[in-house]
This record gives sequence, C-alpha cells and structure tokens, in this order.
Amino acid sequence: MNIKTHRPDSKNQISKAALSLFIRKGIKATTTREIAKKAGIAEGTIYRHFKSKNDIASELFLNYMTMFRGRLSEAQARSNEPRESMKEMIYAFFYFAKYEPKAYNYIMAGHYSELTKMKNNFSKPKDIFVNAIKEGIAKGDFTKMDENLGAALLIGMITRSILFFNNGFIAKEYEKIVSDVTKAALKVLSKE
Amino acid sequence: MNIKTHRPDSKNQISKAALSLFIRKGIKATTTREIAKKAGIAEGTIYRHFKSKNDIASELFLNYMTMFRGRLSEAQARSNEPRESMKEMIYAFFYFAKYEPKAYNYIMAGHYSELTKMKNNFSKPKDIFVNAIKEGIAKGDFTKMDENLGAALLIGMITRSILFFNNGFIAKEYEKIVSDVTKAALKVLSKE
Amino acid sequence: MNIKTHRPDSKNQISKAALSLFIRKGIKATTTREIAKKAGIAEGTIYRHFKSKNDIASELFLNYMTMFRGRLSEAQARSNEPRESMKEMIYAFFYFAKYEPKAYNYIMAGHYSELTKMKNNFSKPKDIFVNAIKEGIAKGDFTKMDENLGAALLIGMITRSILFFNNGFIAKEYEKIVSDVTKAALKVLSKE
Amino acid sequence: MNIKTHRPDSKNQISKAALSLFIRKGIKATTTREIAKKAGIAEGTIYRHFKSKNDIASELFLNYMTMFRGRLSEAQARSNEPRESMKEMIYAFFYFAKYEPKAYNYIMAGHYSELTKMKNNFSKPKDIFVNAIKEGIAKGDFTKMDENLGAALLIGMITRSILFFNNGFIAKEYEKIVSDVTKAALKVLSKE
DNA sequence: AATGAATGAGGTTTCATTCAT
DNA sequence: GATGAATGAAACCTCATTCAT
Repeated sequence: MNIKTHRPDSKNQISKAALSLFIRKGIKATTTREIAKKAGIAEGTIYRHFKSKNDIASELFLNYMTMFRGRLSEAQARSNEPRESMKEMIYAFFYFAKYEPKAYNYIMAGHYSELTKMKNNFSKPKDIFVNAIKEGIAKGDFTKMDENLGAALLIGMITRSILFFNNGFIAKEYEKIVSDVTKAALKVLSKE
Repeated sequence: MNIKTHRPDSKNQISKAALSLFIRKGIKATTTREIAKKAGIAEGTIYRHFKSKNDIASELFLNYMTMFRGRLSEAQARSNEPRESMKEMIYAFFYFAKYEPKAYNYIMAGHYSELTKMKNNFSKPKDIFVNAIKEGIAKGDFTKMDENLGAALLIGMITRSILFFNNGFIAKEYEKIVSDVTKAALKVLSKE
Repeated sequence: MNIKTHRPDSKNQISKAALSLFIRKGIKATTTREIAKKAGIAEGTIYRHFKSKNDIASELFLNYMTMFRGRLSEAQARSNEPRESMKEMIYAFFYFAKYEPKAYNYIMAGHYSELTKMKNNFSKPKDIFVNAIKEGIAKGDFTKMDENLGAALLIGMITRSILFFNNGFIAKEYEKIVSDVTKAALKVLSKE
Repeated sequence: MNIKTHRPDSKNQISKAALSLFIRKGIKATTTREIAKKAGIAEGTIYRHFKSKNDIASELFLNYMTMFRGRLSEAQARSNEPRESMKEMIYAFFYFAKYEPKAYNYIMAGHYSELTKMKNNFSKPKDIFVNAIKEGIAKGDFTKMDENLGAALLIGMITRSILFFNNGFIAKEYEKIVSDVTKAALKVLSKE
C-alpha cells in the first residue's frame, strides 16, 4: 500500500461521493469516513480539497443552485409570450429533475439548511417564477393573483408531482406527467 | 438541591422539548443534553421514558401523523359532495398547519426520514386525497385524471403555499390564502 | 469493565495529571489521552470538567498565578521596613518554589503563553517587586534606580538561582542559597 | 509556472522561516506547511535539506548556541583583568541579544527543550561565566562565593533585564541598561 | 422515577512525511 | 533538487447511553 498516486480528479470524486451520501442520509449523518471510502481516497485527502465537511455541502449547494437557476432563466428567456415562457420553465424544471437527479434531490431535500450559515442570502428559483407570473399578469395573459402565491402553487404542483413520480406513486410516462402538470398550471393561471 | 420529585409530566416535557429541537436542527443534530436542558430534567431521565433518542423521534412522528390523518379523514367525512368534501380537507390541512404548527412542521420537514427504520410502512395522508379524488371522478364531479397525480397537485399547492406564508413570502391574510388555494385546487379538479 | 463510579475528585485528578505533563512536555505536546491515562479516567471525562485542553491550562495558570501573587503580597505586607519587606518577599519566592514546585515550574516555564488568548491581561508578580522597590527608594532606604530595572535584577537573580539549584548546578543547602541571594539582592539595592 | 529552478538558498530560507515561527509559536505548534509557505518553497522540499521538522530545530539550536558561546568566549579572552573581562562578557551578552535577536530569543525560549533527545549534552554558556568568576575569585578580585551561584546571579540579572526591555517594561536606553546591569553585577561580585 | 458523572466508540480534523512526477 | 497531492496515524472533541446513588 501507501501508494500516493497523483489522482487529478480527487476533488471530483469527493464531491460525487458526498452528494450521494448527503441526499441519502443528510449532511450530519454522513461521515467523512464514508465519503472517503466511497470516493476511494484517504480521509485526510478530503481536507486538501475542502476546508470541512460542511464546506463540501456548501459548495455543492452553491454550484447546483446556480446551475438550476440558470436553467430556469434560460427557459424563461426562450419566449416573450407569458404562456409559452411558463411552459418552457415547467419543462426545464422537470428535465432538470430528470437529467440531474442528484443535483435536484440535493437542492430539494434542503439538507444544506442544516448548515449554520448560508440560510437565505442567495437568490431563489422561486423569484424567477414570481417575475414570470407578474409579467404574465401585466400583459393581461394571466388572471390577477398574488404573484408569490402563484409561484407557490406552480412550484408546489411541479415538485410534489416529481416527488410522487420518483416514489413510484404515479404509474405514468414522465412526458405525460409533464404535460398534465403544465396543463394544470396554466389552468390555475388562466383568466376564467 | 438534588430534588427528585415525582414529575408526572416529565415524558411530556421531553416530547415537547425534543419536538422543537428536532424541527429546528434535525434529529441527528439535536443532542440529548439539549433536550434534557430544555425539558428541565436530567439526561438520564430521558431513558426512563424512551428507549433511545430515535425512539422519541419515532413516537412523535407516529402520534402526529396519526393526528393529522385523523383530521383529514374527519374533514372528508363531513360531506358526501366531492367538492364540499375537498374544501373541508383543504381547510383542515391549512388549519392543522396553523394550530399545530410544530406537529405540522415536524411531519413536513421529514426529519423522521433520518431514522433508519420506519420509512414507508404507514398509511399516508396522500391516500385520503387519492380516494377523495377517485370518488369525485367516479361521481362525475371532477375531470378525469390520474388520481395520484391529482393528489400530488393539490398537496403540492397546499404545502408550498403554507411554506411560503410561513417564510413571509406572501403578504396576505391566512384566510385569503386558504380560499385562494381552495379555488385554484377546484379549478384544477374541475371539468373544463 | 464499564464501571461508572462516581469519582468525586475527577476534576482534581485531571488538573494534577495535566499539570505534571504540561510542565514536562508543554501544553501542545501533551495529549488528552495521556492526561486521561495519568488521571485514571476516560478521555471523554475531561470534557465534563473542562471545555478544552487549553481550558485546563488556563485554569491552572490562573489559579497558580493568583496563589503566587498572594504569597508575595502577604510577604511584602509583613513589614513596613523596606529591607525587611524585601527579605520576606525573596523568602516567599524561594519557598513557593520549594513547596509548590509544580505550580512554580508551570508558571515559570511560561507554557501558558502557548495559549492564544490570555497573554498579558493579568497583574504580574513583578509589579509587587516594582512597588516595593519604589517605596524603598522613596523612603531613602534603597539607592536611586529605575524600579523596573531593579525588579528585573532581583527576579532574575532569584529565578535563575532556583533554576540552577533544581538542575543540580549548585551544591549548596537551599537555605544557604536563599540567604546568599538575599544578601546579593540587598547589595544591589543598597546605596553605596 | 511550476518553476523548479535551482534555488541555492532553499535551506537558508527554510531555516530562517522556521526560526521565526519556532520563536513565536513553539516547535510543536509550528507546522511544516507554515514553514514552507514562509520560506517560499514546497513542503516536500524541506525534506531535501532536513531529516525532519525536529531536525531543523536541533540544527538551529546547535548553530546558534555555538555562535553564542563563541561570542562569550571571545569577550572573556579580551582581557586578563577579571573585572574587565566580566564587563566584556556582559556587553557581549547584551549585544548578541540586540543584534541577533532571533537567535537569542530562540536559545532563551528553550523551545528546543521540547525535543525529546538533546537535553543536556552540550557545553553551556553558563560554564564560561562560572570559569570567569572562579578566576576572579582566585585572583582576589571578586568576593568569595559559590561560582555556580554567582553565574546564576549574573545570568539572571542580564537575561531578565533584556526580557523586561523587550517587553517594554523598562523605558530606558539600551546602553543605559547595559551599564546599569554591569554596575550591579560588579557590585554583587565585589568584595565588601 | 430521577439524577448526572462517567464512559468509550466514533466523529472531524490536523499534519509530518512520502513519493510519483 | 523541487514539487505538492496523497497518506494515515493520531490528535481533539462529542455525545448517546449507562449505572451507582
């Protein structure tokens, strides 16, 4: 043993291992020993790449949250028409959950909130929904409503549907669910 | 000093203290020392009433989940008319959250899922929604849809609205939110 | 094993064990494991009595420094005559070193200065010497000199003599050394 | 980047960096990482020049102790007259402390004593004082006294004065202090 | 029932040293 | 000679649980 190869992707291995474990067990309940074992490196190596276990959790959260917000923003910008724009956002939400399942689950599980610092000082995905709804109302395409409540309704529908799907509660194609949720969302936003 | 009086409510004090702490910090991050201090008893006393720290968490979850399911069942039973029945359920949901905030938050935070055992082997509140929707569709009052997806949509709307309200994102009266969410829910369930 | 007796003097055992080790090896180089072993308790027990290893070091320093200052103050107060008063102080210094050797060595080794905090914010024994010298000069019993330099000279003579004695460099009776150092000290302070 | 130039003074950089840090924090509390950073070299490079961290400490101690002893010896040799010779030694002591402050502080702090080995097996500066005093007594220039106690008195006066000066306790010119301490030393050694 | 000091396994982190490059 | 990522032993400390009182 005692092989000290240069493993240029150690940091990445640690991140990946930690992510899985954080999702499954939470940050506190995940040990550095587990992370190291899963990453195939020594425990001490973690600390050449991160200041602390919580630092891994923070970095993961920041990266994935930024990524997620980016996807939603791009989606929104894809159309000027409020209904189209909203469809794109819902679609982006669902497909982020599908193709980046770990990132999605980590963000949604909210385990990062176990961290002492970094509670609310970051711009939230919900704000993109809030703006989109506000615009839609201003353009007369959506019914008048509190835009924050509107965001709550849409995000609630989307996330809970994804959760139910992932838990195997809904025996439908993913595409069908996406389109059904989209329809329901637009129904909620529609005048009349 | 060193008074060892019979404190008939020790168990209750422990439960209450643990609940607050579990909600705020999670089960793992809450120490028995903290629970004892908050409950005003000695650490050892916890083990007169509970087998382990996790045992407190399990018991809390079981009790509150039973209570919550009871409220929803009662609400559903209050009417035979699907739309009325659903209104009652939504109302009951919101008012459970309002008047039993700790119980509600504990259930929703899902901290209990940190516990190794006891994952999915209990009947869920969502099943009450599923049944109510199935009945409404059968009676021709609700539009045809996958009842599990329907439940996801409704529960998502409700829980996320409560969350946003509790986080101060929605500057509206609670009653107004309840009625708006109810309206949106029925819109989603309505034919046409 | 697993005997959890009530050991009412655990804290004292820990203090004593830590003191010896701190003197011999320094604070940093002393491990909690060593302290626990020497004290005959479990490592974890240390933390029921002290916040940290450094906390032990701080408490020891505070206690012994207070004790030492007290001895010097008492000695000084024993006479109004500057030369007599000074004799008492030197005597007290030497006998503190003799009868509280660990306390003395701990204070003198200055290992406590390894501690991040608590550097200079405590009243020092040297100030008692400074005052005694100032008074002696004012009363015309001692030759004019900077009182701080005077304190340095006296304290230097005393401490270095004790050190040489403890290292076995001086093959004389302790009493003889005390009286010789006292004579030298008064010679330094004397007019002419 | 990643320049691997021949840095002929790496060893010197390491020594200098280590010295500062050892004085400030002690040997144990100084990390090789800190030394490397301060020296501007890589951690691994330390081991091209030294067997271990303690090896740096030992080498420093040996070098500086030799240097210090040399200065004292030279000073002593500068005169055959005991009082003159002693004046030179005291002067050399003070000016070593002034012009090689790091070397002086390292020797005096006694951090080297943290090292497991190398305790007492080297010839000490105090022996030079001991010899000088013995000679002075033999020549009838100094009062009869234990020469080791005499050395303790002189060295104590000198070192404690320097310490007080460096701590800012004595608001006098360095030269004045040197001459005052010299006077006091000779007073102690003088017959009558 | 109640206490709380003690336990000890196990957690996070540090750091001198190694070695492939 | 130089590098610096990797190692792993060992450090400090935490905390659920036990048990003599």
